[in-house]
Order: sequence, then structure tokens, then C-alpha cells
Amino acid sequence: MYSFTEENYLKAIYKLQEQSSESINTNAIAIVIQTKAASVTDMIKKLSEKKLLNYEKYKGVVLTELGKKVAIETVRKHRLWETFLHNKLNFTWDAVHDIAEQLEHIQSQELIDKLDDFLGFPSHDPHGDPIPGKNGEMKESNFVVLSDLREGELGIISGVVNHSSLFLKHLESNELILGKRILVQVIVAFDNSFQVKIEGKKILQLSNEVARNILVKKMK
Amino acid sequence: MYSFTEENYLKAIYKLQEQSSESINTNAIAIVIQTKAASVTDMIKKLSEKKLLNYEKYKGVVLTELGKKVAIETVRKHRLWETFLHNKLNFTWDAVHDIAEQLEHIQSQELIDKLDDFLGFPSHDPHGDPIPGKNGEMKESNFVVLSDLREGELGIISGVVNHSSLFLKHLESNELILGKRILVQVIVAFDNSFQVKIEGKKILQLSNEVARNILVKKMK
DNA sequence: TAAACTTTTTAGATTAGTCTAAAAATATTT
DNA sequence: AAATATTTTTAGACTAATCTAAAAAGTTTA
Repeated sequence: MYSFTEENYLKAIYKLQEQSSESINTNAIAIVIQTKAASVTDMIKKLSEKKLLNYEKYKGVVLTELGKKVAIETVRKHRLWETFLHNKLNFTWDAVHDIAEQLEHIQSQELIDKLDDFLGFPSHDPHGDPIPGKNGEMKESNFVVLSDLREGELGIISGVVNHSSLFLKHLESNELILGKRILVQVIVAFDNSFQVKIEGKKILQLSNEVARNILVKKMK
Repeated sequence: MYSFTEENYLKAIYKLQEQSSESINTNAIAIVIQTKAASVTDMIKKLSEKKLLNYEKYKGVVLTELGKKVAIETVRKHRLWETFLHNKLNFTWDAVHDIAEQLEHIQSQELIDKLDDFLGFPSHDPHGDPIPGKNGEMKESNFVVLSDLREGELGIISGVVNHSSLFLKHLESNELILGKRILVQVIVAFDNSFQVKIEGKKILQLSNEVARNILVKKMK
């Protein structure tokens, strides 16, 4: 239906739109897609003709309902594939993204619905991002950042704010992986760093920067 | 590494080569790839420059060792994905091929090795075709066509000779599906049709044409 | 072996997506 | 508000893969 490239543009614009509320300008898209502004202008024209977005010269773009729908479907595919790769094939946190970038463009509605079923209709992907349902609806997630916990509080690692490979690899090498229980023992007043205990054994010292980028499900 | 299109050409040539032993001519490739001879000539030149096949004008092509390796890897990916779709996602026999045609081009060695592991290192795909191993080796299969069985003999449905969607749908609608036990009750001398019993209950009359296209694992 | 037919290749064009360089529009600074 | 800087668009070109139509090579037939 839509090409690999078209889907990528729609997904990029959708993500920019989620952050900003204003119409999205050419350069911002070029940076996300890793291409040149001239290429973006060309593609925008094409997507505009296909009624996937509204475009006014020099004024940026806004997705139409159709464009948004296609973008959300692509996000759904991406996150379901990430979940598959992590939960079923045991890929580490940092490895799933690049492969899911390819898998998200496989064309088959039946495939994605059966995959969803096979995975048990997960509500969040391995990075803690919500997975849109068949009709595009997303569950509000109740995750908080680790830095929001107080001394003595317990959380379950559920995702990340920063998705960079560097950060994810850092977490994994410190056993800070999805599903682990994490207890805040001490918050150091001087630098707001966190002393935490992972699943009853390992004690770690986390900078506030790290604590601000880990999502946890707060336990009572 | 190699493009979607390059992999498809190599796979097509590999399959033709398996059947014929002679060098493969342009038109034969055009028919398999569903394109025009002129397009095949263009692509052949490109693959030849990349040392994936040996090409002499007007004399057809032969895959190099490298070309064969890439083709076999693609076949491996295709058959592993078909197995995944059938065994894990419950796709019917006839539905797996088209989706696997897309999935086989996902680039990630790690993905395919982990998938292989997840599936339990299967030796055959749902059509009874052998799945090449990590180093390209294929297990000799001991399947026979149903029409080779004699009256009173028992087999387990293990694959098909004819892969057409029409045939596969016909089998599925008659409960002739992978893994079912099939007992030959009577072979009609007049037309060599087969009266068979599926898993203790259903009795079916199969034409010789059908019996020649079902692969079974013969039981003692 | 020459004529007729078939297959393959070449030449030139097309489409999707990209690029560079220059022009045009918009935004910012003074 | 003019000058300057930034952003965006246009123009023209490139690559990969394809196509049609015509030319060339190879094969079959009489």
C-alpha cells in the first residue's frame, strides 16, 4: 500500500508532531530521516498529493487523519516486533530497534494481528512505550522515572526515556534490565545520585542523569 | 549487503539450476521473476560484475560459489520464516509463502540464528522442503509421495510437491494438513485413486494426481 | 545453407528516491 | 526598514530497477 520510505516519513512526522503541537518544518524532518531538506520537500509533495498530510509551502506540514492512521499502524508494527525480538528471541534492549525498523514495513495485516495474539496482546514494548491496539488506541501508562521514587520505595524496571544504544548498553551491562526489581536505598543530597539495590543482591550507585532516564512501575 | 532484488534473482537462478544442471537462460529467469527478458539481461550484468554468477552473452548464466551461498542463505531465511508463520502464528499452509517472500530479505544474521534456535532448529519447512543449516548444509529427507504407499500402509503428512495455493487450499479444506496420520485403505485399480483414512475418522477419496503431490513420512 | 523463427541484447525512456547548487521566501538583527 | 542570515524550494542530475521497441545473435526448418 505505502512504500517503505513513505511509512518512514509518516512515522517521523508523527513523532515530531507528538512533541511540538505546531506544524512540522522541513529541516526537522530531514534531521530525523537523516536526509537533505530538498529530499524532504520532494517527499512531502508526494505525501500531500496522496492526502496523507496537509502542506503549505514554507509553512511546514500537518498529518491528515489518514496520515496519522498509517503512522500509528507503523508504530504498532515496530513495537510489536520489538516485543517479539526481546521476549521471544532474547535480543538485548539495544539490539531490537534496528531490526524492528526493517520488520515494521512487512505488508500483512493478518501477520501483525497474529503476532499481537502470539505475544499476548502486550500493552508496552521493551522500552516501556505503549503499543497501539488494532484500532490505534493506546493505553495510558503508569510508569514513572526512577528519579521520582523516594528512599525506601520499590519499582520494577519497565522502560527507558533515553533510547540511545549507548545508554541501553550501559544499563544492560549493569544488570539494569527489563522486569528487575529495583529498591531505592539512599538518595545522596549532594548530587541527587541514587544508591539502589537490584533484586535483593547487587548494590549500584546511579547518577541522577541515569535515574531520570529509567522508567519503573512503582510498587506499594 | 545485497538488495531485495538481487537476492530474488539469485534465489530464482538457484532453483532453476537445481532442476536442470545446464546453464540458465534469460527467458527462464524472466518467467520465474515475472519480468521481461531485457530486465533480466540488465540484472545479470550487474550480478556478474559482483562475481555472483558467470555470464557469457547469449549463453546463459551459472552461479558462482558466492552466488550459490547467498541464494542458499535466502532459501534458509525463507523456510525458517515459513516455519515460524505456520508453527508459531498458526498461518495455514497456503498463506505462509507470500509473507515469507518479504521476511526473507530482512538483514540480520543474528535474527535468523536466533529464530532458528527459537524454532528448535527445524530440518524441514511446512511444505516438507529441507531448511539449509547455518553453513548451507541440507538434511536428506526421507519423505515419499503418498502414491508410493501400498494398501494398508501408514504415513504422516509432511509436505507437498506442488506448492500452488489452489492445491494447498484444497488439501486444507479436506483436513489434509501437516502432521496428520494418513492410512491407505484401498488403491482403486481402474484410475489409481486412493481411498485413505485421516487420523482414525475421516475417509477420503483422493485422485492419483493428488496422491502424487502429497509428501508423507512412511511409518512401519 | 539460406530463410524463418526464437531468444537475447541494446538503446533509450520511465519511476522512486535521492543529491548538489542556486534561487526564493522567511526570519532575525541592526 | 534595510541588511543579513536561515530555511525552504526549485532545477537539474544521479542510481536502481524496470520497460518497450528494435537490432543482433542463435537455432531450427526446408
